[in-house]
Amino acid sequence: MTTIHWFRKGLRLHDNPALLAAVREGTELRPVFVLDPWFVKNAKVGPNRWRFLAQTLADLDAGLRKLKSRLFVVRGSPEEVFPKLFKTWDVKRITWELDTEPYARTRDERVEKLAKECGVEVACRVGHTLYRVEKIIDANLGKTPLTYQSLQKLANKLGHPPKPIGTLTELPEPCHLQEEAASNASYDPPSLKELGVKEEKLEPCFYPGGETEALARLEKYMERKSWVCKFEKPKTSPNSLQPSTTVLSPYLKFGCLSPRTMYHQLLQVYKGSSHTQPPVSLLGQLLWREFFYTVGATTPNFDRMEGNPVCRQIPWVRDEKLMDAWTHARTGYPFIDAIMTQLRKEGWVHHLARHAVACFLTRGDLWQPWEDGMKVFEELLLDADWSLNAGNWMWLSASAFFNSYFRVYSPIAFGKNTDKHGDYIRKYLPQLAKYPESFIYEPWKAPLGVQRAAGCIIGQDYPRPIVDHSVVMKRNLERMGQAYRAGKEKKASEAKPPPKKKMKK
DNA sequence: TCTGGCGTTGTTCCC
DNA sequence: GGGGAACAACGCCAG
Repeated sequence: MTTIHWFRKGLRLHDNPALLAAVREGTELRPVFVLDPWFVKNAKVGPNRWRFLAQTLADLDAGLRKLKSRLFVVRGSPEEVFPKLFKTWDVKRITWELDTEPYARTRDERVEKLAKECGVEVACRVGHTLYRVEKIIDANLGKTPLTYQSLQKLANKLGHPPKPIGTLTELPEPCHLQEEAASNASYDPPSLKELGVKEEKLEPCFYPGGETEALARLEKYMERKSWVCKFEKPKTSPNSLQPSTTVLSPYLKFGCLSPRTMYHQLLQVYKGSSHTQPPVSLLGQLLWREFFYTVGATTPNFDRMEGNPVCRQIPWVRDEKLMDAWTHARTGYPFIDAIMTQLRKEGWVHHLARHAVACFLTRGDLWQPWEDGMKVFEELLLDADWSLNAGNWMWLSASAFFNSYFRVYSPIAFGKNTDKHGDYIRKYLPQLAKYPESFIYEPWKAPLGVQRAAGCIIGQDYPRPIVDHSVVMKRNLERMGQAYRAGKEKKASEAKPPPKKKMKK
């Protein structure tokens, strides 16, 4: 008799309630990850994230082997794979961690149905969010909280999230695998080649995937107690040469790190010391994640403008050339292009850098739909997380959550706050490295002599700006104003439906 | 029903 | 360089 634990996110051995639920005396355990070749071929996932996944699966397999088990990476779609596994392995039970994304929910419903047809019991546990989403909604009387403050209040009402359960350090004897299953190479974690990644084209790896790395990274930051206690997100730099924040986001996205583990470690560090508070504190960052997960889980069409009840309808105008220039770091604004270059190379950029490029693409300058920008992030970010990505793009495009659309990030001035000399630009756009400080953010203003001396002619070696920020920003502010007014009118007309005849009291 | 305060992270100009 | 006001003025929410 066998139990399968199906890994999807939650790729870890620590604080993994669903995995623990699969471990039982007298039952064999088969830890499974399903790799769908169709998805590998067709999904828009950049090489950096494939590499991260490959490293994560290898680490998970190694961790399980220390427990005399292994990871079974099974090739196929879940619907194809499981009915076969249920039969050949004599499976009586399957466990997985609850996933709140619509795509995953549909998938899980289908697999649950198949399991029932095969007489296999299904057990789900919450491990990816601090709270079970339904608990938050219930505490809010059935409504989705739409502001951070309301989420925070609800979290306070619920109390601290459950403490993490420990790390799985040993498995009962019957869970140990037989030699034959352990050595079957057809279930080995995928190579980069299998994932369609051309190794020779990969950039250096700064953020290796896996639980081991995640816990080491967490520990490294938690040791810096004073830094943790003083952490204020808005005061960290978007353009430092080394990340000014923890870069734990990719590990949280894949579940290499449990948010509850991080939460309770933060409480330990805070204990007895004065410390910053949400929303700006490190713990506050986990609540932001929780906020977007909650809204994303309960809002229809959350990753689209149309049919999305929380998203303002704005008449963006698609322009392939503008979109392409932004995507491939050719806008002619060095701060923007440097960020897009770092994103493509390293798979991570600072949150405020994301703000700058997202604002630039949408309401600030290029007037492109936020959905298109979201898709580029989805491809390139190691931490691309469905709810957070969509939520933040709506935020930055002033489509939802954030409404002060007149606060526009300047592609010239914003970066100077934390990097006057432009070292960040020089690092990621080396063609501009020799520009004097006075022109590094606006190289097109440099006299030709200066351009020649710097060895980079604008319009030839680096593009001219594709738009004039001060001009398009003013036009876009007007467009935003119009869209807001139109939205308000529509709301008002919906609030006052065609007068039903009512008797006055 | 109305109002004032507030919202994780704006810019520019002036003193 | 630090601080404050103007810019033009949003939606949410508590009272």
